[in-house]
Parts: sequence; C-alpha cells; structure tokens
Amino acid sequence: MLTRKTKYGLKALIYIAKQDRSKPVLISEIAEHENISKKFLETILLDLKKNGVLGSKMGKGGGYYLLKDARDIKIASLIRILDGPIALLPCVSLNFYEKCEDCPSEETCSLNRVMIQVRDNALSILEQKSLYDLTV
Amino acid sequence: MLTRKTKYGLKALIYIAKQDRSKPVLISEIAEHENISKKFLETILLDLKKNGVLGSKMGKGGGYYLLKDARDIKIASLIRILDGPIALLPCVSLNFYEKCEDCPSEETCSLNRVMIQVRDNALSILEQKSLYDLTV
DNA sequence: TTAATAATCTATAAAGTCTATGGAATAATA
DNA sequence: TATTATTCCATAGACTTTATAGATTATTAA
Repeated sequence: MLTRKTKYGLKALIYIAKQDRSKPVLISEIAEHENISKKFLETILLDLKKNGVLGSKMGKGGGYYLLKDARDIKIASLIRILDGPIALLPCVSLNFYEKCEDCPSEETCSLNRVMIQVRDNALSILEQKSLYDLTV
Repeated sequence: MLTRKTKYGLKALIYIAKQDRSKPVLISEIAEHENISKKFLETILLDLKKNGVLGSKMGKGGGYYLLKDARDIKIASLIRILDGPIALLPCVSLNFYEKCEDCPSEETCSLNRVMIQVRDNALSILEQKSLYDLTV
C-alpha cells in the first residue's frame, strides 16, 4: 500500500497540474481543497521540491508550481520519490536494489522470478502514465 | 514492499511444499535452512495455520504441513494473509476495501482508475501463480 | 507413566516508520 | 516596513514491524 504521504503528494500534484501553470499555487489552497493537513502537506511538497519535481516562490504571490510539463512527469518517478521502491522485494528493485541477507543467491531464490514479473507489470503502467493522464 | 514476515512466510511455505507431504516439517529445520529466526518463524507459521493454509501436529514427529495441494494455493491469497492488501490504495482493494476519508467520491478521484489498473495487473500474476509454481 | 519432543500461547521489548505539529527563520512583494 | 508565504528544524505520538522470552499443552515412544 502507498503511504498517506504518497497519496497526498499525488493528489496535490494533480491539483497543481490542473491549474494555470504560470501562477504558483498556495499550499493552503491545496490543503483545503484536498482535505490534507497543511503542515503535513508542507513537508511533502518540500520533498517534491528537493527532488526536482516542484519549484517554489516565496512571499506574496508565491506558492508551488511544476518544473516540467505534466506529460513529462511519470507516475513511477513520483511514487519512488514519495514512497520508495515499487518492487515488492529489495532484491528485485531497479532503483533501490538491496541484497537480501537471508538469501544465499538470487539465481536460486524461488521468489525472485515472480517478483520481477510483478514489478515489470506494475511498471508497464506506472512508467507509461504521466501526471497529465491523471488530470483528464 | 513486502514485509520480512511475508518473505519469510513464503520461503517457509516453499520449503514445506518441496518436502514429502506425508511428513510434518519442523520449525527448527525450516528456520535453519532458510536463515530465519526460529521464534519469529513460529509466529508466522501459527498465523498461516489460523488462516487455514497449514496444519500442525504437536509432539514428537510433529511439525507443519500443507492442508491443500500446493497447486491450489495461490500466491495472492498468501500475500493477503501475511502482508494485507495487494492494492496500492484501500479504496481499490478487493479484499480490504476502505473508503478514503479525504476523498469526496471515488468516481471523481483522479487516482482511483490508475490504481485499479495496477492492482489488476498485479493480480493477473499473483492470482494465477500457485505455491507449486515457486517450487519448480 | 514418564521423558523427550515440538507446537502453542501470551506478553512484551526494541526498533523503525508514519503522521503529523510547532515555532522560528527567510524571502518576496507592495 | 508590513504582510504574505515558503523554508527549515526539531520532535512528539501513534502505530507497525521484528523479534524474544518463558510457561503451557499435546504427542510419541520407551
């Protein structure tokens, strides 16, 4: 399951993507509109900023805005930033690979193969769908 | 990501499925063979027993055994028992459905549709593959 | 009937993660 | 300079995960 943070982050991004891109969007506006704690959302958007998804402008007339066209932001990359690995096991993760300590070898691991299949199936959707697809 | 509990549980089941079905398998044997803490494994196997996957026999000559043919045990059902929902959001879970408090309606939710697709893609593998498939 | 074996049950500890919240600092605008 | 809004840092509370400990119960075989 995705964490709340991830769900909130995605919903906030969708909200921002739906607005006129030339004008920054207020955290408070998103929080109210999407029923998210403003303070919590603050940390989430900051995280998205640090990871190059959002830009921000301080002060009056400030807020958050997308740094790229919504069509160029893949859902998979957002989930990786907000939630971490998409794969079900660390040893089959493309971006967060880790060896399983309990496993002597991945070639002989009976779970490895199936989990790669599940991962690739999920990615076939998440790598293809963009933020834009969620706004229509 | 799957929890350790889930990974250990699956590996233990695979180990059991590989043995002669007529003879119960010792917890300690599985624990040693799969590098799992015996005490932790104990609680996991108990959980699988409570959920009708395993049977057990106490005392000398005792241990755990499969209650069904490995071909009739779907990976999806095991993950649900050990890990919980397979879906990425509670509102698209078939077996653990929950309404999202922050969402006014699922019809208008922009995440709902994609998450259903991801779920169905994952299930197309996990509902089809059985424990037996992991032993070969 | 007794010793040995092995699962069962209950409780709880330790660590980590998630979900926030508070408050001060910084930046931008008018 | 007042106002607005993001940024930064710290931390609290709740929950989950990952175990561990110890006593109990059931079974078998001698």
